[in-house]
Amino acid sequence: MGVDLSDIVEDCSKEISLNNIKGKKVAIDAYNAIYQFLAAIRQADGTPLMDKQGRSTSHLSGIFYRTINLVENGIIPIYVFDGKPPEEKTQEIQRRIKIKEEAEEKYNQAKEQGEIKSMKKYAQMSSRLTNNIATESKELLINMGIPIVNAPSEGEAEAAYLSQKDYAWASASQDYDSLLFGARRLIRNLTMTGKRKLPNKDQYVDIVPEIIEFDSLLHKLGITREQLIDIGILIGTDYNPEGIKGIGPKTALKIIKKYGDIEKAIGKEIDEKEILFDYKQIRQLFLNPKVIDPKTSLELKEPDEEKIKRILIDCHDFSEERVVNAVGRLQKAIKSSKNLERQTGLDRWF
DNA sequence: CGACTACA
DNA sequence: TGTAGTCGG
Repeated sequence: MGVDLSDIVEDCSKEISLNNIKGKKVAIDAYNAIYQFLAAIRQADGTPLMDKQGRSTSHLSGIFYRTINLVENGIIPIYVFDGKPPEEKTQEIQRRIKIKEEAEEKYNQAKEQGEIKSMKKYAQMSSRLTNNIATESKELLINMGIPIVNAPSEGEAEAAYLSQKDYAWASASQDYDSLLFGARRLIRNLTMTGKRKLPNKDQYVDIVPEIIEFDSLLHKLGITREQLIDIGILIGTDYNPEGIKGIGPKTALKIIKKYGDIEKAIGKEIDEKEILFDYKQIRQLFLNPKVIDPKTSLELKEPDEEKIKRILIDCHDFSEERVVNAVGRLQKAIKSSKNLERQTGLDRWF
C-alpha cells in the first residue's frame, strides 16, 4: 500500500476546497481510484455490482459518476494507468496476492457462517484489479472524452512527472508514493461527498479533499527530496515493504535529519545487518523512474454519447434513465470547462 | 462510492 | 433544504 508517510506529512496537509482546483488539471492515479471503487461499491454482504452476466461493474459506476462530478466542479481529470512494474516490486506484488488469497479464504468461512459484516470486509480485501477491469475503465473514460495516460511503469511516477512538467497542476492519490517521485502537489480525498463511515465502527467522519505541497513539505521538514526518499526507504516502500525493523516515520525523519542520509547513519542508528535490500537501487527507482512525456497537451473532448450508452446500458445493464441524465451533465460540464479554459487563457493577455 | 428517495 | 437510508448493476 505504498509508503506510509502520514505521520510526518499530516502537519503539512491542508484542506482544500474544490473551488481552488477549478480549471486545473489533476493527474489521477487510476489504479488507486479504481481499487477504491472495487472495494467500496458493494452490497451489505460484499457482493459487487454486477451485470446480468455476473461481471463486476463497480469500477464502471465509480469512474463514471465521480469523473462527471469532478468535471462539473471545473476539474480536468487525467487518469494515469500503471504499466509494467519494476522488477523490484515483484516481492510486494506477491505479498498482496497472498493477502488476497487469505482474504478469499476468510470470506468463504464467513459466508458459511452467514456473517454478513465479515463477508463484506473480506470481499473488499480480496477485490482484484484485473487487466480486463483496467481495459474497460480506459474505454469508458476515452468515450467520456477524458484524457488518459498509459504510464510505461509506475502510475504514481508518471503522475508526478506530469505535475513536474506542468501537464497537470497536481497528482491525486490516497498513497504518498508520488511525493517520493517528486510530485509538486498531492491531493488526497479528491471526492465530493462528505461523510464516510469509519471502518468497523458505527461512527462517521467528514472526508474533505486535502493537499500537500511538495516544496512546503520539504521546507517544513527541513529536508531535501533525496532525504525524503531515504526516509521512505527506512520506513518501507513497495520496493522494500519490510523497511527497517523498529523504524517508523518519526524515527526515520529524526535519523535522516541528524546524519544526512542512510550511508552516514549506518553503524550509528542503523544496523547494517538490518538492511536487507539494495537501498541505492531503490533510491534510483524514485529519483529516475521510467516515465514518458505525452508531448501533447491533455484536454477534455466531446463525449461519445452513443458509445457510452452502448457500454453502460447495452453491455452492462445500467439504467438508461440514469446514464442519459449523467451524460447530459457531462456534456454540459465539458462545455463550461472549455469556456473556463478559454477565459483564463484570454485573461493572460489582459 | 454516489444517485436517488423519503421524510422532517 | 438538508440528510439518513437504500439502491444501483
